[in-house]
Amino acid sequence: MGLTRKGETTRARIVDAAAGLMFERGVAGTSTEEVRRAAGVSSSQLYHYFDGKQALVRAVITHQTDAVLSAQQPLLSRLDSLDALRAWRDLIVAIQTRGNCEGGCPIGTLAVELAEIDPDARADLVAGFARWEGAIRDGLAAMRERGELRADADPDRLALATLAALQGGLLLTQVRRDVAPVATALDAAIAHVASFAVATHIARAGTP
Amino acid sequence: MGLTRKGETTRARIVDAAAGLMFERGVAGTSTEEVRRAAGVSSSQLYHYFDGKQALVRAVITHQTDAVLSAQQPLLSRLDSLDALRAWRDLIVAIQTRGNCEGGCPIGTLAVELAEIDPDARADLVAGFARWEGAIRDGLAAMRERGELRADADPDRLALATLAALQGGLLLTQVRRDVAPVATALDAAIAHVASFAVATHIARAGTP
DNA sequence: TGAGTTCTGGATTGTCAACTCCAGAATCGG
DNA sequence: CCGATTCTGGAGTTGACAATCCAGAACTCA
Repeated sequence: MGLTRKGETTRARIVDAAAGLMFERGVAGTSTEEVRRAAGVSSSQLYHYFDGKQALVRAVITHQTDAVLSAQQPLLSRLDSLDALRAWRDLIVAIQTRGNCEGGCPIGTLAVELAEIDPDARADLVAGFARWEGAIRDGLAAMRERGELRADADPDRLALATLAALQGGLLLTQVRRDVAPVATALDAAIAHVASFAVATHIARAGTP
Repeated sequence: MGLTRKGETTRARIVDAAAGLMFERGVAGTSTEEVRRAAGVSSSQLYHYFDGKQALVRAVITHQTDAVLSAQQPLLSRLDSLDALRAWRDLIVAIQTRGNCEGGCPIGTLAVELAEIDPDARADLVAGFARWEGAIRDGLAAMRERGELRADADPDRLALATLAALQGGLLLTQVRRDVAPVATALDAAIAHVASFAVATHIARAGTP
């Protein structure tokens, strides 16, 4: 049951290769044979470490969730000001630009592809999105606590709307091969958050 | 080359069946054999009307684009007031509720599944989203023309952000099996539009 | 060092999906 | 009504993919 050090690295190599291929060509478009070759392992190894393709997919989900969240650190854990939100937006736009707007969100694409055909995977994805949403909400809650957002600002709703804007923006960016959608969607979401800011020099939401 | 009346209906029956199955189980998860059986046709007919699965998928894309847009008529062609936007939001939420939040957006799911593996399909999907976005933008432009939105409101950006909010909301709604994401995302998008409204009894965006 | 466990290679199997082919039935245009 | 075209049924071919099996190598730990 335990995994030796060598086993650990081989398993990680398989998940790594699978995650990359599935990001590029989708889950259904990636065969175990391709994963096998990309990871440089034999067929039996793949089935030694995973019960089957479905189990491998679930491992890819947790791998990608961790990868996405850690790629946004440390910004993500300190999203507690409008400037921090804007820096986070810039980071995401930069990542998309660097990747030629290909692939979309590693978690979002898995979600769409698996939601209706794999209940266990769907549960994992719900958990992954919850972690993401939670990080955003915590920052907004801190802003409200500190008096930077009005009392009627609801961190839960704002975080959910922001994550939705991000996902939808990434989807359109992927299809159109153009960063404008994510950039615009996140700008709108942040402006919406800013509309709840208390009136200081930071606020941008009032009438002219 | 021409299609007889009978041929037309048979072709439509195939596309209909394919669209339904692909919406439920995804493109990759739907075999031509299943489409064949669901449509009640033989294998040769499928290849008589379409060059192959890829051609069938493209027919499904245009079919679903038309279906989605016409399902939102006549609201969609008259999105030229905040009340109209709210009614449209309510319609979308109602549709999701009725469908148990399953399936997500028929266009969005196709987009994610095909964007990286079928350039022609991607082009069709870009066109489909453009039609949708255009309808939203036209309404917003009309509002600005009529003086209900300030001059600094950009209908293009607002429409893009609204469509992104919708797509992201639908994605999260599909994964979480909960209408809250679409509802909240669209509420936020509409509030953002409202923040550009001229100060009248309609406006909801000022400080308390 | 050596017994027990984990890891690895490669050949193999069964299933299923996409697609083809051909002969006959229905339909259309004149 | 008749020749040409379109439409239909079903058997058949090909290839790919997930999954299995077993023998042997490598590793762990006492």
